[in-house]
This record gives sequence, C-alpha cells and structure tokens, in this order.
Amino acid sequence: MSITADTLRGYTDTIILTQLMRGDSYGYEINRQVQRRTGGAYGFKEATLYTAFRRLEQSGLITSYWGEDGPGARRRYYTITAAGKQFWEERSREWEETRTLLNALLALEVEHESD
Amino acid sequence: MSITADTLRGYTDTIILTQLMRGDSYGYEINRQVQRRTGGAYGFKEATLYTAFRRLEQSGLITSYWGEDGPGARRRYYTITAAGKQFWEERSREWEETRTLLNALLALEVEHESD
DNA sequence: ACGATATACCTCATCTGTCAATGTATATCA
DNA sequence: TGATATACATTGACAGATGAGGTATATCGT
Repeated sequence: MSITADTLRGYTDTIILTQLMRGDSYGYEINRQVQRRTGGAYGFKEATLYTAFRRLEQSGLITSYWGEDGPGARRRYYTITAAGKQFWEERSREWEETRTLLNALLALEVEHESD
Repeated sequence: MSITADTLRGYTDTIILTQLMRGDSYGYEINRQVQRRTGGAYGFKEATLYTAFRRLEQSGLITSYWGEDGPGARRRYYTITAAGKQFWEERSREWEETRTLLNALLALEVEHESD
C-alpha cells in the first residue's frame, strides 16, 4: 500500500460504486479487486470499507442482501441502485475535472498544458 | 467554484507549496493565483487557507514574515523551506501515482490503460 | 484433534482537514 | 459617508479514514 488513503480521500465511495457497476459483489471481493487493479499499491482498510457500505446504503446508492457462503463466512452482497449509477456518473465527470485542475495546480511549469 | 474541496482534500498543502516554489507570497495573492490557474473553477475558503498556513509553518515546511502593506491591510508573506521543497517533491510524485491509480479504479473498461 | 491461516463481516473512539460564521483593520472610490 | 476590495485570523461543528478490538467459518498440514 504505497499510497496513503488521504490522497484519495473522498473517492472511496466512487471506487466501490465502480466495482458494483460491473455487477453485485461483496466487501472482501471488492477489496481484492481494488488491490489487483492497482497492482497491490492500494487496498481499503476494513473499517473504511464497511463504514462506506453503511454510508452508501443509507444514501440509497446501494442495496444489500445476504448471499451464499463461500470458503469463509457468510457474504453480504451489494447492488448499485439507479441513484447510485447516477451518482457514479457525476463523480466520474468530477474526477476528470479534478484531475485537470490538480495537474494545473501542482505544475511548476508555465501555463497551458492541455491535461 | 464547480469543484468541491472534498475531492481534492489533502492537496491543499501541496497546492500552496507549489505557489511558494515560485517565490514568496501571501494568502490573498496565493488564492487569487489558484483561482486564475483554474479559470475560476476553484479557490480556497479562507478558513482552509489560513489553517493550512499554521499547519505548514508548525511542520517546518514554510516560514513567514510581515511584509509591506498593499492596497489593503498588512500582508503576511510565506517562504518555503528546504524541508518544504522536499515535501513538495514527494507529494508531486505521489500525485502522479494517485492519478494513475484513480484512472484505473474509476474506469469501467477492461484493464491495461497506460494512464 | 489441533493450531494456523484465509475468508468474511462488524463497531467504536479518535484524529484530521474543511468550512460556516464571525471578527478585525485598511485603502479606494463614488 | 458608505460600499467594496484587500488582508488576516479564530472557533465550533462536521465528515471521512482508521487503529484496535471483536465474531464466525472453512481449509490444510501435522
């Protein structure tokens, strides 16, 4: 985990929703996918992950149900709602914008880089 | 201000340091430069800005001194220290990495985008 | 049979950064 | 004289991340 969570604070929800856009999943699996997709560079702390699920469910962005057991204990599966998909779209666009802004704000060079 | 600060939470210090890498400056001016560089899309709230100065100074990343008055009230100028420059280097590298990770984590498409 | 390990979920107290609200003071201009 | 821009500062509230602690099941080697 070479990246501290504070540098992507606020993106936890969107990262989780991105995984759920691909289909229902559960906490442990979502975290494994995040780790795989970042080459092991990032993974959620458990407390971060599960408090995010509570937050997202209470906001109506996801719903949940108990699924069948795997090789470990029981799994709680999550489904992204229509509101969740809309929220994901907004946040994705916002990320594009934020990325552009930070590129501009953290560059020492003179103005006008395209991105 | 179309971008909420929560999406770049944690970058306040680095943004301020970037401005100070160009030379000494003071709060009001730094904020104006941030607004100009983002085409008005982002600016610090005053409380955020001044609490950041306290934090940075206490961490030894900047020093300050009272400068001459401008058209308004007196100005407190800030100087980036050697430790501040080193911190800025680290954070800049970390931003590159975070950008790559978030691009990967927020993309629905299949793997292997270069950036 | 037993212990280690991986799977899987959960909560709470604490810490940190952001910000609304509020306050002070000076210079300019109509 | 009052509005506006410049300029700095503090405080209480809030929200997200996390360390530390907990529960439970399945597998695998010895």
